[in-house]
Amino acid sequence: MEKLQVLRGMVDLLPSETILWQHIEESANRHFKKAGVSEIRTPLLEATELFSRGIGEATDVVGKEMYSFLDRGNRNCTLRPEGTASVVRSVIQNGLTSQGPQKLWYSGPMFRYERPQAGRQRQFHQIGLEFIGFGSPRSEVEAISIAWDLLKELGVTGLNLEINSLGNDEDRKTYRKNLVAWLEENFKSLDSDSQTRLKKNPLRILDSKNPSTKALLTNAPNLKDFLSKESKERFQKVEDELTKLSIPFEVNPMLVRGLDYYSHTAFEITSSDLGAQSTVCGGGRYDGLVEQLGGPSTPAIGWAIGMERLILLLSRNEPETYYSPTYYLVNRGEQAESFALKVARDLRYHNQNVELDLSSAAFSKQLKRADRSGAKWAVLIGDTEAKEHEVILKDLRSKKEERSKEERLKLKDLLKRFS
RNA sequence: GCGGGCGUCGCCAAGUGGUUAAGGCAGCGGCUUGUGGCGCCGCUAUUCGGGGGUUCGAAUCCCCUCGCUCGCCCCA
Repeated sequence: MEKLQVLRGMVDLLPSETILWQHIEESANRHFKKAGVSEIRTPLLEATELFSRGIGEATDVVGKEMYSFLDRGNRNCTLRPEGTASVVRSVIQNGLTSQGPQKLWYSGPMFRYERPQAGRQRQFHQIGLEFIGFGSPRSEVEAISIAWDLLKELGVTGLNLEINSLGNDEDRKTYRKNLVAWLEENFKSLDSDSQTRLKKNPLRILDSKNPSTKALLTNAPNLKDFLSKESKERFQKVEDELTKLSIPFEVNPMLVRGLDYYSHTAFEITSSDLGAQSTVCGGGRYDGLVEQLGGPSTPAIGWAIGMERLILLLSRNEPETYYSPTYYLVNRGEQAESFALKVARDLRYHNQNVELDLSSAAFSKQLKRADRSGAKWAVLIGDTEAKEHEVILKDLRSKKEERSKEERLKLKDLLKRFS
């Protein structure tokens, strides 16, 4: 039989890795609580239409990256490729919009059928924030600062924040017309990828990594010059407030995000330590989405952090930490093994971390394992001790030169230490 | 979807056409029927991702395929 293995682009998280994952999840949880942001959990599976309508039919995500299938009732289903559409759907469906503005966060797996590479998997995880019902530039700054501080708190260094204004729909429409006209004049000088994009999604050409196209674009019409007065003022406000908070940023006029629903402020937090997929956090304003998905006209802003990319950054700085029990129960002999089950449980009732050796191996073997487990104490139990309801407590941290401290005591006396 | 690199034990690896595929780590057993950190001894790949071919002979050469990886694309 062929070896069974995970599907392409999917990964197992092993015990040595889940420690870091839990650490990040706990920090995020605490961080959101401090900022008055509540968690929302939505299903991984949604109607395909939610994403085709929400994200945009023309985007690559919808066009060629979704995991879609017909279920047994012939419904067209899709494993969510991102979180925002689901959250908005849920907010509308459950009438949260009529309960005032919502500050929400979520975390969990997303699915995109892409070729895997560094920082890109088919199942990946995002932690995301959505402010729904908030239209002020201050809400953008608040959203950005929550992301920035979370990453800082986690100890990520070498981050760059880039922001840009995409303006309102009108601004963008006018700009698009002008840009396309200019690009068509310069069609021959574009690389072939950009030539195809010209029809599909011309704004994305601004993001091109092709050096000659990049050079060419320095002369292209600038989105900034097409922003309305209101759009400009709003963006200026964002810049001012970020500056007051001492959050360093850079305005990148070429920053255009790939999902159709973005408007006004868009931003990305990147790290040069990540390779080609350098965005750790990306987001922006999406004022039209709630209405587009059937809700009342509602402004909103959100972002998402890529967990795997964050992990890549963290495992560079942080020493690996493994779970270690406080007590390791060494036990051998019929009565001892039975008694040890009880000792383990009693210690855990007193909130102690206990690993019970289940091997029946020689004492020396078990002690060797106790030592490697990183436990502070070995608790030795043989039949002699079991008969007397006693244990031997041995300090595993004493240095090898000195004789190890060892103490024989009744189980109840050991337990008294914790009450 | 398109390019480049790679694929020998759970992990790290030597081997690049010729009798039994090094070694290290981890694991297991023992030296030590009840006392760790060190040491020593032993065991652990009929097989080199899978399939086909060339050859007297292949882990080593060729073809196909699968997977990993890096980049393009795309995005978190």
